[in-house]
Amino acid sequence: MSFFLTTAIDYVNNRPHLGTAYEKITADVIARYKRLAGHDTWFLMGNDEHAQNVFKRARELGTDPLAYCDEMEQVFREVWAGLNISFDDFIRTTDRRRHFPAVQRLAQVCYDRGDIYEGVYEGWYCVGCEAFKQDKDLVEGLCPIHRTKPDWIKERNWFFRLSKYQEPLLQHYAAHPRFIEPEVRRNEILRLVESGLDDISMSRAGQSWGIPLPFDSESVVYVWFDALINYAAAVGYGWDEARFARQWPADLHIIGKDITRFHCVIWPAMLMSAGLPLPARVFGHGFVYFKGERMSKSLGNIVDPLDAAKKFGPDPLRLYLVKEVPYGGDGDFSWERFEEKYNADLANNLGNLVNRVAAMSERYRQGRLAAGASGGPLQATAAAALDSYRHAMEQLALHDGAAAAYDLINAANLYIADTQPWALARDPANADRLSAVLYDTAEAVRIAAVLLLPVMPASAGEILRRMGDSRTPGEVRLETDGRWRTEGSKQILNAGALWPRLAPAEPASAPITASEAPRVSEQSPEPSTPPVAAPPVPTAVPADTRISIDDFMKVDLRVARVLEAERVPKSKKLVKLRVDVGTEQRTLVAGIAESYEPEALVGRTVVIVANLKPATLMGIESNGMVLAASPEGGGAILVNAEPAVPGTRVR
RNA sequence: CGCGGGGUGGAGCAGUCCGGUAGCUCGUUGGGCUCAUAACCCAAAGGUCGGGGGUUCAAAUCCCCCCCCCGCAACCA
Repeated sequence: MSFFLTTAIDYVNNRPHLGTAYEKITADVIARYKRLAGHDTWFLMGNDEHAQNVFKRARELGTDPLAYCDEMEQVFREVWAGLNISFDDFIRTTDRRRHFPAVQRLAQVCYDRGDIYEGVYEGWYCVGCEAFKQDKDLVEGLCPIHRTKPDWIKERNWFFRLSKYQEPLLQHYAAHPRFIEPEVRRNEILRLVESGLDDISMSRAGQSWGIPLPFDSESVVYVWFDALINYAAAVGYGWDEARFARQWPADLHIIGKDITRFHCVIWPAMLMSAGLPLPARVFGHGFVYFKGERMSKSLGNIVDPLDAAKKFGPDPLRLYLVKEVPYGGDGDFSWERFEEKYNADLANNLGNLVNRVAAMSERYRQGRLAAGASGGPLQATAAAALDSYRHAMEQLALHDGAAAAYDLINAANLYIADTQPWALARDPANADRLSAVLYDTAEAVRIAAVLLLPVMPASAGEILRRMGDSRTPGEVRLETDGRWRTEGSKQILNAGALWPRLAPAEPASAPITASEAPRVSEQSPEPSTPPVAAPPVPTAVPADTRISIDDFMKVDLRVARVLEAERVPKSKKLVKLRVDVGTEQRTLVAGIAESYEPEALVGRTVVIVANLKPATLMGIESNGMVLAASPEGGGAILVNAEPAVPGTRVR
């Protein structure tokens, strides 16, 4: 039985962060589980490269877009290798051998079916913004940002007849209840589709970065349409029909919850249009937050997954993400929490268990253990753990799967406490009993390791080795190796701590940082990570945009005193201010509500731009702008003009 | 009423769909054990399950109202 799963392909604007890694890790766990369960598994990942951003970034760097993508591919592969992601194939949307023909083929087929038609997109286009503007975006008919009149332009565009597939999609959802998971996502999509679907533009005119439409060489395929097709492209669509017939449809698309719409509505509609079978299942996982906050560049809280992998090897991170986050929901990461779980789950629990079993086996039996007829209570526990593990993993409840393995681990620790092998060892009359206890415990540990292979491939493999199984993890099969062995013998290896316990956190002021010296546990394969050629993000070097003193003098900066301040209802950042500018009072709106309480603003002396054209924000007319330092992602800091008198010119 | 997620012992969470002793991990306290990485095992303390109302023999769970937090969208003139 074969199993074909995919992850979303990634934008190559930045190197992957923890959230991206989360998706690949969980997908990898599923892939490894499927292999363990004996499925012929094909695990696909890749990069999404035809975004305009990529083109722009490459130009900023003064490099060729394709060369830039090549570099980024290496960056991504580096990270995936460091996390031990076992993908079988990696596709790029700039792949001319596989992806181009697939996209062109699919576009052509949809076109031939009459599902792609030419339309004209008309609208206000601001050259400065390089974007279309809605009427509601305009202030007095001008672009609010550039204060220029946008052009009314018509762009020829190709549309995909998505609306036609509303009914077929709903029927498909009804016929395949598990098509969208988890249930929250399914409900969202159902509501969305029930409320009606609009046709969508699937081409861009006048661009070179992209795949040309087969029926209009002037246009390229819009990046989202292009990207989705990677799944089919990778397995032969458009370039190896025999292979495609063999491998398609995909059994599972693993994606982030933000792109369920594309995968559950648009992609299936495209496939229906092309007369192709639909994937069996789409799973929208949640996000991993950092201490409750969204990871973002501007907040500066991006966690590089390799930082964790460099310190401890990839497995502790993998276990954390799988076991601590119910799959499908959102999760949270912090270094404190991560180290806490490392100590609890790995050092104290599993690692220590392996150690005590190995130490006793060595001391009392020279490491040689033979199977007894009955496995005692642990045998039943192991069987139960295997059952619930299987059930959980088939449901993609990865966290429950990990928990099942830990049930067995806990039971083994408890069993040792109950049977007290060290006491049995004191009396030769108990020799048989001692042998049985040791064997049973080792056998429980072995089975737990089998269950953990998908989550912690390297570590679980090492535990198997210590428990006397010298095969490579790839040879292990759940069906046979997950079962209790009632015959044979094993040679246990006592080889020291797998995961040395971490010292309690240093007194407050020393947070663990990425730059701290690596503390790699000895068995972890050190993912040697040379400084990859991660293209640095250059803060655009300003060309010579200097202005003359006359230009500057056009700006009328004045000292003003805040008389009243109140929050603009329903807004997050806006404060409505009444200010005294010497000669008059006026109302203006400032985007500083996140940094200043309105009450704290009253009485302050600030600097404003006094001769700015009025603008309407959330229904309030603003006559001027308050000057404030605006750090990236941080709170605004008002420019203080104390003790100047309101009305004073600033220059 | 913009969309969505959430509020459960000190911390982090499960349980909510399919009402019926409130569970897990960490932490705290006391005890046990000594094979083991100051690990392991046992016990205890600690909760008006955000608030109010309703349905019910019975509500964390179902219904209604309200409050608070977090994402997204809009607003940084």
